[in-house]
Amino acid sequence: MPIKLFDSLSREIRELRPSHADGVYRFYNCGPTVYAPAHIGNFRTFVVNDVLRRLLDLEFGPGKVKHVRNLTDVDDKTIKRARDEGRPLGNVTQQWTDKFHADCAALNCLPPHEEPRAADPKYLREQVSMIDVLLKKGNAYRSPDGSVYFKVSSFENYGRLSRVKERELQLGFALAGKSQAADADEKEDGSDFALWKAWKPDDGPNKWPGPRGAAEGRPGWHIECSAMSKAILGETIDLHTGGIDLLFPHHENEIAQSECCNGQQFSRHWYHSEHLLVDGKKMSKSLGNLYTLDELVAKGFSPMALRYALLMGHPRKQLNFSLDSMHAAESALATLRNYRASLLEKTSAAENVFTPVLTALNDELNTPAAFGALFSIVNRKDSGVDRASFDQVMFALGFDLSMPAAATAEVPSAITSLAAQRWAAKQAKDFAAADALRKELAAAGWSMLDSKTDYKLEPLKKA
RNA sequence: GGUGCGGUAGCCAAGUGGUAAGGCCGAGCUCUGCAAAAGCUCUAUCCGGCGGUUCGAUUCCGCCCCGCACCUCCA
Repeated sequence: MPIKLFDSLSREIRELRPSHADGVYRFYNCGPTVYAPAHIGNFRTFVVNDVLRRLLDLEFGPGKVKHVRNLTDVDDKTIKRARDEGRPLGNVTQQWTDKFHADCAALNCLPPHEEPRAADPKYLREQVSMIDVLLKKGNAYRSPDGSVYFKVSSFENYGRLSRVKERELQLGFALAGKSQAADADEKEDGSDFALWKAWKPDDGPNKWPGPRGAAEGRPGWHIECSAMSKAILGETIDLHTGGIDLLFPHHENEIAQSECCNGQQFSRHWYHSEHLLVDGKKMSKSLGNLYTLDELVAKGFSPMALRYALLMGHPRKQLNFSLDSMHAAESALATLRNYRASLLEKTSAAENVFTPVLTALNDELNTPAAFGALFSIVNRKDSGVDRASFDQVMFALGFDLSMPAAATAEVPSAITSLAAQRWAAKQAKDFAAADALRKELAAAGWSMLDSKTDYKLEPLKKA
């Protein structure tokens, strides 16, 4: 069953097919900048890409997919963070790389096959040599301070992806932005962008030998993806993905660099997932309205529920996140856990009843439709459903139902002892005392869940 | 100002030219000493507004209203 995905460049829905002779599907996903914990908006993109990765594995076979996701570990933000904290850059980026990995694992995201870092000496060299080629070919120029810029006017296809020309930036809007100013004097044209940034005192010890004739410094942001994608996946890749905000300028710039350098198509397919909104507004570092995974876990939600909540909306539509959606996700997952437990390990069923779920996913990663199909089947309670076929769709969606439903809260000893008293009273059939103790527990914020032989303590659910 | 996207039940959210998937919440029931959990059942004469095309529109077209995003920090 072919996977169909919208292509941001052709603006059509296209089937995913490998183009290389070895049959390996080459897939590059723009990764995080490691200077702080990723927020749940970042994770929407990574979770969506993880579902895509899983579908590719199912479609082409695990050995026939090469998934690369970079780590941006040298840029303005990482350097600023290191400077502010008085720590070496590599120390800061390692800390946040580790945190990112831990969060991804908690969200049950498959690790990419390769995870190149921009500051890796090997890839620094790749970036520099690419800039050298661009200089030689006349697509780039050195500025007075020793930086190197890409000359946008040298690439006639510039703007095809974002259709930036159609947007006709209005004076006053484009130029009012503060970010324009920083290197305006160095550039020949306002739309040119940095390939190499000459060292400045604020950069501290973070500098590397530059391209021919340029000053020591560090790579511009966009060049890392072009260089690492080429080094690992080759000059033409099958798919390049990221959040919608990367469409312009990041991906537009990548295309310009790569195609000018290599003289051939950079990526055959582009896919962008939409933003997660919080309280109806874009969640962003600059607005400060962001949640992290840890914050949700601290509220008693499970990482799996976040994964579910992030998949509740169509990936190409903005999704408004709320704590209500976390509750909904948690409940829905509980239903799936119970359903799985009711299934037989093996049955004689010939057909996979869950095919409609996979069909929905392969149709543009339509996760909400997939959930609809899934619960329709679950609600039918067909007999003879195979656990393995259910597990296959759980794999595709990336739900590990064995992961804990929620963080197990520490039970205070006072509560433990009240509970023990109540259990004893109940065993003695002193129901009045048992009920009184239940009330006491409730007043302290705890609920006691009895079974025949045992009981559990849970924090009371907040309204 | 330009460029996109969207407005479907209390909340979230698919979808289709032929009469509205699914999740959450809520209600009722079963079970349980109670409570919870679990299971069962129910829950939009209607898809922002006004016109048009059509035998028929939530779905196509036009206009209007509202919201969001992007326009070189950003997943």
